[in-house]
Amino acid sequence: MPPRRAGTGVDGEDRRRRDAGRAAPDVPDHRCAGTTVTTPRYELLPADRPADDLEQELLARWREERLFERTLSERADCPTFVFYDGPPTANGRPGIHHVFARTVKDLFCRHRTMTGHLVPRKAGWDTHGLPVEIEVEKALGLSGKPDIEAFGVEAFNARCRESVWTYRKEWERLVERVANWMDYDQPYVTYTNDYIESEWWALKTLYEKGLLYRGHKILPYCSRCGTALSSHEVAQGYEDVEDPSVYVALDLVEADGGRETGDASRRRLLVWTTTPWTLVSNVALAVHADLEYVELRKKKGAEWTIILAAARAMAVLGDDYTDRWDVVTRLAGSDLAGRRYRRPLDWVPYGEGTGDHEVIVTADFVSADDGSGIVHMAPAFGADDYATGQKHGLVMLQPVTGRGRFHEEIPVVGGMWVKDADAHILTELQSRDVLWKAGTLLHAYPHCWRCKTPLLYFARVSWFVRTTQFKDEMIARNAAIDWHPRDVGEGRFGEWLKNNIDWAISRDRYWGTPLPVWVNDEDPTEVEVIGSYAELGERSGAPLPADFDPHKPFIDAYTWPARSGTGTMRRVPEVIDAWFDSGSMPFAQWHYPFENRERTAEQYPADFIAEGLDQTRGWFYSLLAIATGLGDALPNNGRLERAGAGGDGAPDASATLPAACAAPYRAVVVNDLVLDATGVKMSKSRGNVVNPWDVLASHGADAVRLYLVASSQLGTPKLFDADAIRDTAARFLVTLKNVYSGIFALYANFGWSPSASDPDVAARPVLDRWVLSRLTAVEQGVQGHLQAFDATAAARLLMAFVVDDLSNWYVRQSRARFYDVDADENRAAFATLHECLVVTTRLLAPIAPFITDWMHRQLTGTSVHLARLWREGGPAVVRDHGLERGMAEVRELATLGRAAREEAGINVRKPLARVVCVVSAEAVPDVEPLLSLLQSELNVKAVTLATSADDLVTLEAKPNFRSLGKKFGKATPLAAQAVLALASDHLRRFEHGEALALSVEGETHTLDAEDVTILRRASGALVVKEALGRFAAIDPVLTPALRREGMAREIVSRVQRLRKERGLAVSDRIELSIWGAEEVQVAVAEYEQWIAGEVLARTVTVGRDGATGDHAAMAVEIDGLTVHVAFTRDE
RNA sequence: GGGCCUGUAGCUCAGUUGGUUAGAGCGCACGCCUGAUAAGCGUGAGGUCAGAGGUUCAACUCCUCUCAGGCCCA
Repeated sequence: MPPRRAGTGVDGEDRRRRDAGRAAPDVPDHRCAGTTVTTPRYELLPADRPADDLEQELLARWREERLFERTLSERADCPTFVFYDGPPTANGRPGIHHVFARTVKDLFCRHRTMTGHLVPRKAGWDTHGLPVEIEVEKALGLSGKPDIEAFGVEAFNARCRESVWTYRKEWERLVERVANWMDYDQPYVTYTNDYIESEWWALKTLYEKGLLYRGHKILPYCSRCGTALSSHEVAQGYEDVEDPSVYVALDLVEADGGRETGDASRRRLLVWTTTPWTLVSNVALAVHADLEYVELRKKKGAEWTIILAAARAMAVLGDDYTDRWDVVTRLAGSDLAGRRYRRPLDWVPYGEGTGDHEVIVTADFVSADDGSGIVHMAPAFGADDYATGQKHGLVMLQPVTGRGRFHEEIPVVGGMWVKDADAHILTELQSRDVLWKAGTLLHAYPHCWRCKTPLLYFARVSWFVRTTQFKDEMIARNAAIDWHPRDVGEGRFGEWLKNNIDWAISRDRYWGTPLPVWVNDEDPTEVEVIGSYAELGERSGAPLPADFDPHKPFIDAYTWPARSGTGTMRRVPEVIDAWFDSGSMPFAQWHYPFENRERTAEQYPADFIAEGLDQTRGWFYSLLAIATGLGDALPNNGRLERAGAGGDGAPDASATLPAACAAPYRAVVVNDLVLDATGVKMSKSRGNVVNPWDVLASHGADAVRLYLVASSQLGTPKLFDADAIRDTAARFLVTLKNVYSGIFALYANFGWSPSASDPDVAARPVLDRWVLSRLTAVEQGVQGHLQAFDATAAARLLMAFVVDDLSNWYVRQSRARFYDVDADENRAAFATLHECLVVTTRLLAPIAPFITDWMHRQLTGTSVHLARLWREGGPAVVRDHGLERGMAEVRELATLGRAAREEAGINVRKPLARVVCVVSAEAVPDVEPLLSLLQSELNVKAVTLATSADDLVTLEAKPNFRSLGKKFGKATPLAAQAVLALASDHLRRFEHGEALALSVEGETHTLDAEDVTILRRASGALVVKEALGRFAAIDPVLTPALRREGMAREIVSRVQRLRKERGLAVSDRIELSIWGAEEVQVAVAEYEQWIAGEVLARTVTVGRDGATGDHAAMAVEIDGLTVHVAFTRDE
């Protein structure tokens, strides 16, 4: 016999009567303190308590208990799960996007802790670099390097060192507030001496491997500030400006250097540029080998010819150019290669033996998209130009100073700022008869974000890591990384690696790790790279002072006589890219190899890192590049090898060696940007920046974290809508709290606690066994998702379970069992719900660590963060798939039944005689045992499951395209039609095993069970709702008896509502009078006792005469009948 | 200009190896419940799956192109 449930009308009568007898004094009413007779063991959580308040309480508790430390110390002997914290720059206020990134880091670390791992989490601070310098420049009112030099590098760097900590307190406060557990007591800090020394070791190691070299790099350069700009700064400074758009016509010359003889044979190459000043430095022209070029002669007035890309003729010469020009020849770019021409301006001498010049070369970057298809090359002033110069051995002419002015000795433009020289150069070109056409062009050009000066692309001396040499190995190592999302690694990062260029690591700045390279001031080829402070002391001839500071300017004072005998070794002025700092953290955080060799080996490589998408070319790259470059100089970091080579019996020769040898991080979770609610990037100027503190104060960190994780995949741009937090994550948490507080704790406090007298799971009602089976499924699912770094799927699965399965089905169906604590069915309910809540809080704890900890402590007395994710001895319940399937069917049927009632216009309060349901034949055994649930849910007297034998049912066939497709191929649609046309009898026989063959277009195939889904359809006068092969048909006929029962329930409902309106406590007793039409009075009389029990009436009087008092009276309309209700409170 | 990603209901998102009534939550409409109550529940209406071609018996799903948006480069 199924357990009794609330809301089953007369079914629940005796239970309710019993309740009525005992409930009143015992119902805990926390709003009326006087009535509390039991000391609650399970604390309730007031619905109106702000999340912020609860979370603050827990934060204080965690601090007091040193809970984070305990999660580590209690796992000291467990296998280690290695996590690296990508260091944030403390030099900036933390925003909501940091909350996002921190949540991702934190939740997986918490999860792995709960699965039994030791997860050390050393925090890091990124402390060097241009952003810091800029901040300090602003604070000091300085602008540009000259200002800094005047201010003094020592003082400047001292300010930088302080500045880094400007926001440290706020950072640490926020990190704590969002429950990002990270060891901030002993963080790694990139400016410390130990950290820098490890980097020196790495740089020297690279140097010894031939991977560190000096070269040139074209950099965007601000001539006013005297500094190169990072790509990030450049991106900030694009502005639309008018620049010159100039075509020059340069003479093709014979190999002997003379112009081809006579005007008639004068041939001119059309060349386009937007930077006329660079023509001073022109040394070559570039064409594309495969592009078609044309040589044209003017029909009238000129003997000479011009040459340009065929595809550009129209754009350069006009749409009607063929009216005025004749094509003399067509030639490929390769035909021009190697030919000589005369440069436009001859102001800068070449010097002896410095390289080729005034030559036409081929290059792939030349296109017919703009210009003339012939590109002017000035290797000192463009990245393409420079690369081409390197490739073809071209001379480099650099007549411009660091301040962006031509050297004084240059004719005409000497001393001028280059952009100002443009006009003078045009005049000069005109007078030399090489100017073809001059105009202007509006385009986006980068400017210094600081002073708005147009940037110049300058060749600068730079130090490089020769990453191109181990590019393939980086690609191989990358392939071993478990990327989330996958395509960031394969696409964005993989593509970028394929196009890898050497890493320019030097920076012409002040606040950074000094490049430990000393060069002979008389012979630049004599180079020493210092790899430790001991070595520096030894080379400089004296031990380093106790307060040694490796930063500028102090480090530059260390010099020594060159080994070669002449000259002095002096350090190069540069510091290094701050990305090299952060990418060195796997070893530098432990001061490897000078200390902690074992520790470093234990902590390398990382099992997991997580950062924002912007780190693709940042930290993700610097970690990989440095680790790959260092190779076996790092522990567990041998070169990538093929397994099976010498291995014993490795089955797959193509498999790689253990991931320990592969990449510095095994798995990486990448989160995308946080945008505002409308999908627009947050920026101060738009005023749409979300202040994390506001959001946390109003919703709490749990809700914010859960929202960030659950609202969309981590790797897609996050539209942050603070209002949506309330509607999604916060609402979910309210439901969870309600289930705990409003059901479990409230009633368990009457005397239930877990004990041996709780029935075994097998002895519990079917609903309990169902929800526990679901719980197991969810437990496995969430664990699987988190293990696979899919937090969004985990969160959604868990949320769906709590809302749909636990709250909306299990609790709703089981409510009445919580109103008492003694009987087995009650104990079973409490034990089941307790189990569900305990497991749920554990599964949710990594994402929402506050409320889950609070609840878990109430439920078990221990912190959830010290718990194992899995229940002791594994899940207590083996899944019952049949039960889960059956319940799913029943819930579908309930939906259909409710819809049928809705359609018939009969509310659920009115009992109906019967509902006839149909499910697929396979589902029948699973559904049958659960029909009584349906009976109560739909408030019907009987539920029958129709079988095919019933007259009520006809069979229809639904084709399964997937399997039919295999048999019938092209004829599938026809076969499907034939299946649809199969008659009911036919199908009935087929169901009983009779063979069924289908002939379509001459092809005959025997149908298998999988080819056809047999649907049952109702016939007759019932109100039917159906979906996907199920249906529920209700019998809408209300017999007088059913009407009377319905009336009784309606009356109870109205009285309850009235009680509430009049402010009665749920435990108040009343004396009730009801009168109205004959039918009403008959119904009341019949159900008098039941009504009395439901509404806690000591007396029920039928008829107006007995109406007592006027405490409450109302007339209501029920089914077209007027019913009068009056009651007084019984004092 | 190049690379990568995204485009499904008013909004936020699911959608398995291609298989025929494309799902959920929110919002909306209507209704229920009143022993989770500054809560809870149900039913319903909403979709040319950005667009156009192609492959296929069959395309939200695979291919090509176009459009729109995002990010990173140049």
